[in-house]
Amino acid sequence: MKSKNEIQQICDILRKAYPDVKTQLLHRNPFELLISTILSAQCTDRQVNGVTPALFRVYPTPDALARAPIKKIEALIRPTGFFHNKARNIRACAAALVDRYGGVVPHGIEELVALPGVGRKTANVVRSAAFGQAAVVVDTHVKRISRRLGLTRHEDPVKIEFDLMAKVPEAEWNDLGLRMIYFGRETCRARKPDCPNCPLFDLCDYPEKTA
DNA sequence: ATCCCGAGGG
DNA sequence: CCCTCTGGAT
Repeated sequence: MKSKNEIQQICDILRKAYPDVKTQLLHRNPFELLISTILSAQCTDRQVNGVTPALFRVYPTPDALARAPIKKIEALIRPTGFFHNKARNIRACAAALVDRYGGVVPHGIEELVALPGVGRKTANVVRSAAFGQAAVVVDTHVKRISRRLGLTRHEDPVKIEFDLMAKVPEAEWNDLGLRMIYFGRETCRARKPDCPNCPLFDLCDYPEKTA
């Protein structure tokens, strides 16, 4: 396991590598961030960024999206994959925003997770990136990295989330998950981790790491 | 040809 | 727990 000092070093190195992860997201309004986060499941940023400008031009508000024909939504988001599920989910999500919250994205984890298409990962991205709340985002990148680094032994994402909150200083929570996601895509990849170029190599417990 | 890996549903 | 949904990367 990791000492307090090692954990702080990990946070510092990740901050240096990904200084502005959140500012890229903060300029978006919460509705757009929520919908684009739902769309980002299982696909690259490029795929999502390719469809969201047109999507939000045509359907700029929860009310507009809630009334959209499902086929129109599907046509707009097709390149992101799983487009049947995602189209149904984002429309139902928009409708729930209108019905339950007057078209305003709620701040609470319980309210967010209760929205169609929104799980804990998406909810925590919105909480941390749109509302600046202290939340640790845990997706499979974070899970994999946390286990490789030796920050947790858990497998369950919720246990990992609480484990990280217990070990990492609260000031770091908000950016940690987002930074790990970028780090996980570029360096600490699932299939072929780029250990030779990894800034965390010396702090990592991953047994199969390659020099 | 197989893996990626979020959310919902069985 | 298990499976399914899609396009892209490898």
